[in-house]
Amino acid sequence: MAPKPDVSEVRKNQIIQAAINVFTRQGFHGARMDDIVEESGLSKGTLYWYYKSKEELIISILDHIFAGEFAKMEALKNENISARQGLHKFLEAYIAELQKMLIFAPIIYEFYALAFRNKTVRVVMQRYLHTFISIVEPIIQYGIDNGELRDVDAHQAAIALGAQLEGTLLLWAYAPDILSLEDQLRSGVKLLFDSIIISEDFEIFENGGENASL
Amino acid sequence: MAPKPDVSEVRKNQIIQAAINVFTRQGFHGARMDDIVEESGLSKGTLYWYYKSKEELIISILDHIFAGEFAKMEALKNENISARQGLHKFLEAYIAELQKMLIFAPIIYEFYALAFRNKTVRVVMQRYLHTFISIVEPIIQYGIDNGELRDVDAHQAAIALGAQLEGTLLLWAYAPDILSLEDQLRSGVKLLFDSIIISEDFEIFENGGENASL
DNA sequence: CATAATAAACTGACCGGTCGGTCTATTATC
DNA sequence: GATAATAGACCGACCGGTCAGTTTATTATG
Repeated sequence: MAPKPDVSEVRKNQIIQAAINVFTRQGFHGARMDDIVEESGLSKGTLYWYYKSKEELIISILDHIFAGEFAKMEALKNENISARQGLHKFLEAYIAELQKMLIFAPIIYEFYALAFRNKTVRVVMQRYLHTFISIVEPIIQYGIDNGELRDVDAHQAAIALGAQLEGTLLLWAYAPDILSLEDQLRSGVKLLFDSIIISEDFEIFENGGENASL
Repeated sequence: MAPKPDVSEVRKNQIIQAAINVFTRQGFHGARMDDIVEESGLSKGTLYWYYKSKEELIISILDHIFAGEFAKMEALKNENISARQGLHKFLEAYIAELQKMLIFAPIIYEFYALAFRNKTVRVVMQRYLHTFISIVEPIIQYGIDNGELRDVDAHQAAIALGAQLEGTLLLWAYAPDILSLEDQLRSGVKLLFDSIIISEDFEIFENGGENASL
């Protein structure tokens, strides 16, 4: 059936990686297909053999970047531990994941801009945010129900947490001179939780986020 | 000097408004100069008479949108009132201003993406964030010094506040179905402040942000 | 009648996408 | 085990539409 060994997965990855590099450097519009061809070390014909258009390539990158994130977030669901532990574990994982995504920052903000005029992109972004809330909100609600947390609106609190994380990333991306990303993520989250948590001496992060190493 | 009545200011505004409309609908790249020509009701020659390139037009819009914001933010500086009142007043003004900027949301996120590869855009965005911090941080510090607020790091708290506002706007832009913008802005900010403020029964917003009208 | 202002036809660089054709590993057949 | 047939993989010159920016002619006004 296969007269030649199947290299298609290798090629697709090769192309996606080249595209990510070029798009990160030059933006979706500034990047020419010929640039991606050059970066990949393949030919234009081969690129188009695997991806039928520039748009398809962009959407594939969207999937490539976010698919793993969904899986990782979902994996953190449904652990029957305390709200404190659940939030701690989730936030540690999320912050670690954010660090890894920093290299994609220019592409991610490009996606945010694209989302306003491309349905597919918009849907993925929405799913990302929904997934986040669907994990954090139940943990907070659980904490409220069992007396660990104050009786706040779990939904609003979950969104506030998401906003804090996304907003911190945004501020850091444009004004890295005024904040250390990891420190600020921890201290911002700590401020939010100090208002929710009932036990006064609780620290969501070991060091209280005051002088975490970046 | 002017054999004809000087209409240049009128024309520039006419063109900027048309450009904002078209860019909002179609994005910076999707918008053609001919589209802006059509929207403005002028001709291409006239457009290029006032703006020498597409880029100059984009930068002018950047200035147009943010110039007013700087002025408004600066106007709120140096009012010797309590931290509580200062923050209240600033946040009310900021939230009101945000509402007015919502129509530009697609353009603003386009600017965020552009900032990664355009120095001018990056500098304006940075100045915007710096200005925000330079107003909020002293108010918080003042509150700490006079005992109104807990002894937190004023700089980190100011950034956390900025992140909360920007992050909420971002979440709302992409998932308006899960939050009411104004409610969430108020409740998110309230959560942050509940952890900073010393007096237990203080409400930064009259209604505590629980059921504000949108 | 000088000139700011306007109109609209025009130009050409650029770039996404195509297409005719080639290469080579594998398999079927004798 | 030689060879013909097959098909997936690959190449790069080229095409054609698009669109930012230019040119040139005209108009209106003080």
